[in-house]
Amino acid sequence: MSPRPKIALNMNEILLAATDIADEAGLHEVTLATLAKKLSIRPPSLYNHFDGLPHLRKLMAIYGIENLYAALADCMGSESGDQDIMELSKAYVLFARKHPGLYEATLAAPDPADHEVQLAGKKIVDLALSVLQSYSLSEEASLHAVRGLRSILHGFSTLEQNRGFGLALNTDKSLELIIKAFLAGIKEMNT
Amino acid sequence: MSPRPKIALNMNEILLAATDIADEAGLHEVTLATLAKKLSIRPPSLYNHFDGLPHLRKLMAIYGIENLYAALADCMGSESGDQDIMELSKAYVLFARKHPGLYEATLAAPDPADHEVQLAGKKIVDLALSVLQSYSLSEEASLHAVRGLRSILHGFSTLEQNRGFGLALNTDKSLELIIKAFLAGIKEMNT
DNA sequence: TCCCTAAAACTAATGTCGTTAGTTTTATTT
DNA sequence: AAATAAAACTAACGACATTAGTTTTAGGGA
Repeated sequence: MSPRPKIALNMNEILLAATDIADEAGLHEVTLATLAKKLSIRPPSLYNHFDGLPHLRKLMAIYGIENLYAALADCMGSESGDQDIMELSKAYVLFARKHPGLYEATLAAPDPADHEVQLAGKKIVDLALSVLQSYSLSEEASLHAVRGLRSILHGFSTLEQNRGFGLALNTDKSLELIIKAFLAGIKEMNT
Repeated sequence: MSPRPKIALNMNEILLAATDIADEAGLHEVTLATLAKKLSIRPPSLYNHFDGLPHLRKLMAIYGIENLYAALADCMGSESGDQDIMELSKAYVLFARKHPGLYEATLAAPDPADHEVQLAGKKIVDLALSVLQSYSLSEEASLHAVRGLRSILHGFSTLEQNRGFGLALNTDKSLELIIKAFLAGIKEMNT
């Protein structure tokens, strides 16, 4: 058909570079200027690959959500439901620790209601729902429980990154106790 | 002593204007340009009141934390510990709903480890600790519990603002069930 | 092999923003 | 009324995102 010219950069390389910048210097340091410099091209050239900074932010959000999903889906598969949820929780927080900038991007899409962004997020919700199955909650209670689990994990991750917790206590132990407490409480959630 | 010239603008008016912009258009829309326009002055004049955008962000963070504290301290004083925590939780989420931009500023200080910012946050932690007293947990367990409560409330607030929850379910009910579950679990937290 | 084509790089230019320097206005105190 | 200092201003600079228009480049078809 039509000529297929070289693909010097593909979107994955760009997102990888953007992730590097975000994780090392913060999401706010991901600009067309810094990204172009890291890719050894000039800022306007980036418009051949995506449609401006807001579009890049959306792509980073989806990329981050998908990477988070992969990290969560990986570290699972024990026998008990409790243990699966604990593993999932630790994997979630570990991802945020290893990729602070990319994790931040996860919730920094210019339009959070965007369909593609919502779709990527839905996979994580479904994963969490499947892990909660062993509790045999009602469908409604399960949804509330997933909201609670996500609130804990997102809040914990964000606060940990922002020194919201003092230095006094081990944060790993906090996470473990918090999840245990929530799971204990969940079992009486049905109504 | 020395002359005391007019104070056309004081810091409170500036923070009020900045809060308006943040709540109506998002924290990222709080720029020296938009703020100056709302105050009917030119951007450079703002440097007579604070030391650039990063400094403003820090001042907004402290201002937001103090306002949040006031909102929490207000809506309390029932008899039972459970009910106090529920009231505190609802007040927290309500504040984030009414002041999305200011709430965002709460955790957007340029240096989260800054002493003044930490000091403002400490008051909220202490308030939460005092509410948890009725559970007679060990000191360490109390600190973990406060971390859990803050994680839930911050995560819930952020996710709600970012359409992290679908539209399927009433969010007020979610909050109530989540807090109840966590409180039920907390009571077995001592070791 | 050579040309055609389209992707992807480039330069140049514009407007906005934060920030600095230097100047003028203004209100209060003496 | 004069002196003073806070707080406004204008002018200018550099960094940034973005647009327009141009050149380079590499693969597909003749």
